[in-house]
Amino acid sequence: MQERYDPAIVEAQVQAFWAERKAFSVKEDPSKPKYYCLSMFPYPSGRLHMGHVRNYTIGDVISRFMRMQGYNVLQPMGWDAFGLPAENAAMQNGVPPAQWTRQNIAYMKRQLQSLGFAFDWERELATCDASYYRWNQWLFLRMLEKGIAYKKTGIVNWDPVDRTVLANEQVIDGKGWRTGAPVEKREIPMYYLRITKYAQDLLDALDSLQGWPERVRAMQANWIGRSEGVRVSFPYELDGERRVLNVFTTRADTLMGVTFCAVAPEHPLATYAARSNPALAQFIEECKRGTAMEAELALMEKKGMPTGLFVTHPITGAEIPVWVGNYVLMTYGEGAVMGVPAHDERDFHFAKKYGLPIRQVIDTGAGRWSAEPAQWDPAFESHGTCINSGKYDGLDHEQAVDAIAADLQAQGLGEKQVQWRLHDWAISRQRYWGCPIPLIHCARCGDVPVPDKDLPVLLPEDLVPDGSGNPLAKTSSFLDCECPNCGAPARRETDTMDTFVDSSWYFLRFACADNDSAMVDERVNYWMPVDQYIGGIEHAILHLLYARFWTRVMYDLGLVKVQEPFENLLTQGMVLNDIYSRRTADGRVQYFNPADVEVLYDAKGARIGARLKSDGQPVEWEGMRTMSKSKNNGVDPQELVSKYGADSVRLFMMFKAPPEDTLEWSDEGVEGAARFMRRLWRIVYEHVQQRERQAGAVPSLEPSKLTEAQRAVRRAAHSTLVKVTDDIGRRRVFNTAIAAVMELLNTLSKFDDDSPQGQAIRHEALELVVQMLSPIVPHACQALWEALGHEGDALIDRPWPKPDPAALVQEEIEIVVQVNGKLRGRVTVPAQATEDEVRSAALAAPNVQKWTEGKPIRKVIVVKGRLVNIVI
RNA sequence: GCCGGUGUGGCGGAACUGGUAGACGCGCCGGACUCAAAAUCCGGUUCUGGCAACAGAGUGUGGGUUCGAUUCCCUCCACCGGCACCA
Repeated sequence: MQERYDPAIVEAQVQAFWAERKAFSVKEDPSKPKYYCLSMFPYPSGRLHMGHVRNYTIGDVISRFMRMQGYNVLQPMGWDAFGLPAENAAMQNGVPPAQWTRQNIAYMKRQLQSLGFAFDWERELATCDASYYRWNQWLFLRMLEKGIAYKKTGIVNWDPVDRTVLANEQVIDGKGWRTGAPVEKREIPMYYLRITKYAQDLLDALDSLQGWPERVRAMQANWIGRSEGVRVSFPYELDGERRVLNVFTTRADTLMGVTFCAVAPEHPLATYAARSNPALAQFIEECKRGTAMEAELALMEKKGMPTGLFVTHPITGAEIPVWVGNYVLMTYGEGAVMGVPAHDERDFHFAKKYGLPIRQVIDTGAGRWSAEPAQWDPAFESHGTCINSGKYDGLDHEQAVDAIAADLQAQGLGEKQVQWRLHDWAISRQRYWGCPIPLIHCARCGDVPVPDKDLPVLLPEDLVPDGSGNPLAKTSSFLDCECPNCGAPARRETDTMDTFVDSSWYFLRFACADNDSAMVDERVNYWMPVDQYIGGIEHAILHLLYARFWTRVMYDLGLVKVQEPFENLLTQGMVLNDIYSRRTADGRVQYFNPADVEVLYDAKGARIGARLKSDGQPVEWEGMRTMSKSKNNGVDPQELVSKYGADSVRLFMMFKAPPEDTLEWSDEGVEGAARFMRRLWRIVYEHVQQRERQAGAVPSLEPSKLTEAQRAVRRAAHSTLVKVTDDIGRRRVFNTAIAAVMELLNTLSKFDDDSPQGQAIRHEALELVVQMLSPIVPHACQALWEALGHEGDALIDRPWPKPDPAALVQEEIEIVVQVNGKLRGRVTVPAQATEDEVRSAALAAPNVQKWTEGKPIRKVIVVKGRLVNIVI
């Protein structure tokens, strides 16, 4: 054993040891309980960032811990390898996306290996490999057959200069990111997956996901957005034809208070009216250009314009004006709303602004208005009793909704309806670097699916996109083909699939990544569901919802036996770092990396400022944010690993904050972790040295012959084991587990008993420390385990230690004594003392008597093993 | 605007089921070692008063329940995250 802790040497040796034994390769084994621990696979952007390191460290700790608990643990890793950044990189440097992506994968794989994660690399997959994405295509064809996949038009952002479709993130202030040209909305044919068919099931099943964070379930429920209401039809005549304007409302009880209707700018009625009304046409154009549907627009001014058209109230027969409103969404419900200004805040402000009548039809308990109110009051929206509503007067909310829905239905002018916010999933992307959609367009036969025998439709890997449209559409070797039906020359579909498709089932493929004749096989049933899924909260909605949907489709096709893929979900918090800046002479802001900044403290350790190391001049602290290039506050994992070693980085990440909280990066914190590693190493080293000097076996422990001080140290070791086991296994918090081990190590370093029994206790405790820390800092622990006399023994295959119940027994315990809830003393009593004995000991304590003297004692509360509270 | 989350020393955090507030670490202060520095080790570190024993205050604000509240309930405030003007 080396005297000095040198992580570079230790980690290289231990990684070689694992590699030699194929320590992380795992096979299905029906004799053992299985545990599938999965971290979200990364996009191969080039380098790992600290968020990845945190994510995968959490997964690795859980995996290693469960393995030591006796589970057959699967922890795979792969690459979410299709996507836009590869195309952007190609445009910049002319390298084909395939090449760029595979280089990145190779580099990042080495990074992951240097961190010592126990991944089974034999199951590695990349979604850009045909052996993977062919099954996207295969399942898409099954979905087509089932009617789950279908074609309809959809609206996309069109850059007229580059003649290309832009992603939302490529549209900045309504302009194309590269060309700066105003983006147009275009309607093009696309393929959709009918996720709405599963809406009710996806919603209902959320209740069964008890292992998911409450907030993620809430976010999904809101996203699915079930709402019960009534579809109301307002009849009208146009060009001599009788038609209806449909609206959806959850407040059918306020129908008698309708004074206008508002339609979305894209609504056909708006389009019709605009034809003969240039001002309206201009207004509609404005609305469409605005960055609609963004959160900040919640505060946007509600604007509208009359169409000049009128519809008929389905019950009163009154004429109702139709407006175009910038706040009405075409994508929700019918793209039209009924305006009830007396009982809806938006409608109220709209009516006030444009002088529309306000008609109270609900008595919300505050009575009837004598005059129209000038200000909105949230109470107006409450449920109440119908008034001014003719035959509905006196009905409450539910009764009125039922009665009105029934009357509308009788006339064929409406019915109760369930409305979903969720819409079908558009998977077509007009991009090159993705999975080709397996269809062929034939002039005679229409859209023809590629026959299974011709799969996969291979994506050519040598193309370099230049930003002007999809290169597939210009590559005849890809484009030109024969119609599988009639043999006539035909054109291949050039759209590729949304990359969310790739990530919707990769967790299934890890079970059988080597199968080239089927998408999944029996092994999936052994491993699924994923027992622990770990990833960022940013995937709380889309990825997780799509994966749940996709798994259900595969279930319905008989391919898998689970409907819910992820049993437990841990959403790890973001990694933040300080932001330092300085305003330059020309008014720009310059950001400095925290590594180049020195923080200044006062004599009490409070932070008073910061300055740049290179010039000593002050810099401004702007708080902490997620690491990003633009704020120059990133930290490179690779530099840290070479400076401190993987174990110190892993230890710091797990110690600094609970996994679900944000983690504030600090260089001093990593130094602290490294310091702890050196300390641990030294304590084991000194113990081992002592053993070698005495050249004998470790004295055997004789629990019955221990002194009180020796028993206390042994009790500390075993009770730490109890806590650490619970913290990692049940509570999934690692910071407190590490703190407990640090405390134990502090105890051990003060325990300088060199008697044979003292040495035996130290040896036992150090073995426990090394075992307890091994999921977190696996390299150093393996080396220390060998140094403690287990040469060549793989710690990862050792069973997790069990505490000795006898070591935990305590003869005496300390009881806290309070007087009127305030701490006034402590007494030590035998552990098995009766309540009466504890009470009299407490009352007799000197400091307590001082406070109770001469006062009548009203009550004494005794909490077993904890405290006594004397009420006077 | 809505939904969700979080507020505890100089800082990150701990206190799991209502029972000793501040574990553990960082920073800071003091000491040992050293010619010196770094590293390492030892001690101290919520605030106020006191040499001390000890006393008082204290978990964003104001209230409530309780023998007892960081923990439960209500009000308000601040910050963070998500988004969907959802009819």
